[in-house]
Amino acid sequence: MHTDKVFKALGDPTRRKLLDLLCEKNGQTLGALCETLDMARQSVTQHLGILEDADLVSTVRRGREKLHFINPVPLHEVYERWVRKFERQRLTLLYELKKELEGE
Amino acid sequence: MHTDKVFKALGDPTRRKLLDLLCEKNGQTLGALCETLDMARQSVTQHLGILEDADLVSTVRRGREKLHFINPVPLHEVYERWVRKFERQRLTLLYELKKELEGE
DNA sequence: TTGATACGCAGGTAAATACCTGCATGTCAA
DNA sequence: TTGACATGCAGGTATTTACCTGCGTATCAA
Repeated sequence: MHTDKVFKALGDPTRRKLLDLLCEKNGQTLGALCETLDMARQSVTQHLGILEDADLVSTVRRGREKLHFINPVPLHEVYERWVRKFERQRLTLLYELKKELEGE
Repeated sequence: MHTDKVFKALGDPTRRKLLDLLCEKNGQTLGALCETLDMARQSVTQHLGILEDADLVSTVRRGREKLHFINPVPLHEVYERWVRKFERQRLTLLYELKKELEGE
């Protein structure tokens, strides 16, 4: 998988906001997404392109419009394959850290 | 919380690798982490600084050494406050996407 | 003290990133 | 067909980022 693309895509506040917007209302057009964002349309296009490239957003053309949909799968996969590894060790690591900070 | 710092920190493969290394063996020194990374020590220092700034890594000095420990809390918080929102809607979103791709 | 070790700090460069403006293309509705 | 609308494409700039080299400081062991 393209873990790197997904993480890089999530590393920008504008793009996380875009995902938030799509979470509230899935299938929005570029224009609709722009209205909230105080940024030139072309910039939003770029951000959406990066999200699409990371498979976090899928698009469908409908006439002259382009609808944007969240694809939650990569996010889930990132969580499953990457975050949970740390989760599993969470309490252990916290214990070690606490010990160390207390001078062992 | 500084969601942005956490995501930005995770947006670099070298830094994710550093977390991986610390996950395998917590409490490593800068020197030990460098050995695996084919990169100048100073570069690794910068990456570790970013991780530390995002609270993903905590450090403890021991003599002339500096030990690095994973702090899994921000990762967990990011998951709780951000990823789960999408998880909750995952099946719904997938259903909508499928419908749309099939021409509704 | 002295040499070796472990790290910190101050820059400097090349590439990536996040914006933008300007113009072109395609689609709808009258 | 024509004007308004929705988006695409080309490129340009300013900032951020990732990497480096060079040198300084602190610690340990002999």
